[in-house]
Amino acid sequence: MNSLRGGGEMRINPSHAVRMSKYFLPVLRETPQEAQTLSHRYMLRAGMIRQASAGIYSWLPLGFRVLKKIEQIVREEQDRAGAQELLMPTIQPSEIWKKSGRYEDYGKEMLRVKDRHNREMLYGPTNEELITEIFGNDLRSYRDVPKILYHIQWKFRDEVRPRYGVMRGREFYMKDAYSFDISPEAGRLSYNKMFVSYLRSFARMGLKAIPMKADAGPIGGNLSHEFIILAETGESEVFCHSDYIDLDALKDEAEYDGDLQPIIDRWTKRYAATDEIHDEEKFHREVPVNRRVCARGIEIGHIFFFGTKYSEALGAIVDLADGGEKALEMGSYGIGISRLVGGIIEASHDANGIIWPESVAPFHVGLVNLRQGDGACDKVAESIFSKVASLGSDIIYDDRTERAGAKFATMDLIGVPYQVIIGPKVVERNVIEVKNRKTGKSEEMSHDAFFNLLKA
RNA sequence: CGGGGCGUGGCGCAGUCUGGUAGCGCAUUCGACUGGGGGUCGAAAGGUCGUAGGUUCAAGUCCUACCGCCCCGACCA
Repeated sequence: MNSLRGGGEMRINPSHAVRMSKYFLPVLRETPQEAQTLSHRYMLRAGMIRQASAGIYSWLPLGFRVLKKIEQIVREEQDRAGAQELLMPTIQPSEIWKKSGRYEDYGKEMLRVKDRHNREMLYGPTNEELITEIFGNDLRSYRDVPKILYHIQWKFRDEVRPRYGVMRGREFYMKDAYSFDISPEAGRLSYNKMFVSYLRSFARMGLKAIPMKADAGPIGGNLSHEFIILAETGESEVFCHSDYIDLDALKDEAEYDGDLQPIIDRWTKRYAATDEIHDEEKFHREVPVNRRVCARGIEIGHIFFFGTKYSEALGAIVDLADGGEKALEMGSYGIGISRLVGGIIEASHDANGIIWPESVAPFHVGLVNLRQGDGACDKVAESIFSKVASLGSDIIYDDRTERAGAKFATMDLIGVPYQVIIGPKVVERNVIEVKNRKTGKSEEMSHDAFFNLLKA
């Protein structure tokens, strides 16, 4: 339940225990007319985000907590795979983009600005140029590679038509990693590390992400996979073997220094493709009728190996042992962090609201005091509140003087995995009632039994 | 960027066709009753009707221009 404890220094809010009466949680009973997509509606109603402009959002406390939890999982799994975190700016100079040729190619999607000296700048839509320049400037030897660097930063693409709330905003939060290797073969090893890291990251978020062969697109290159989660509201059509639905990415501990190819093979041997490169004939040939999955999917990650396109243009060239020199072989690996918040909701909800997987839930426990102001109930609720907080679990305490129905509706909407319900009936018998948001089932237990559950 | 739709208290909407004192539900504030799934009654506060210009004795309503937002398509993490 609290497996994510220990984010340690990256914590943004040291207090994981909040009182709803004091918390900024502007929930909406009705759906704002601007939102059509389910996750967008729930995010607005649950007080997670507010729109500033088309495709640009403010993240309110509840939404911000989820965003940071997802970010932290991605960070831990990138680090585990041996990638190193750095931070590049949002605003970039135009020069490096002119060198790669993408200043023209990117077109109107690139937000261009001029500074006071009339210099052409841009709000970064991605970072291949910048990272390649950084790397190329300071590394000169084949001994300096392999390396994988990543950062987690806001980006901006001036989409013609932003939609689906945070799933396709103009401003979005993204993890992108870049690998540098001496040869295509070595690059493949880096690619595999990121591949496995992605499987683990998404699995930890409670998602069944399926790697699908993808078109590398304008970014160039030939080795590429998209990671797709299935959801009715998905933006593209996908086709795969049903075996993928049952694969468990966390089953085997990844040995990043060892051979990852068997894991990759296991995850790529069956048919899986997005509509862009879907081959109906091959699909029918390789997948039995009863195992064919045709569904809609949301892309939450994309990995590419593209070789020397940017290293040549921007001079990321190193000396070789034999005296020659070589442009580095590169790959880039993205995860849409802000998009994932919407994506997880699309994959996990019911008619009452969001159902957060425990690992990304803004709070693990929602404490509901049905009789706020009643001495006995208040006393029990307060003691549970402070005890849960001291155990390190995130808890939100609904201490408002609302009616039972309103409190349940709010907890269901914001999707807290466990609701602890305190009322006169249970207080009298010195037990508590714990409701599981996902199953809807509730059971009575002693206080200690519940605390032990949290410690487990 | 092509096609469609919508802008009226915080949110959801009516009123626009047919011009004549800006309304309803929810939320908010106060009081009372209530108290395990968004309860009831009473009182109160809150609106330049997206913006600008025009027609008219009179514009939320008619005309023109602009801005913003949403949906379908093309495009994308």
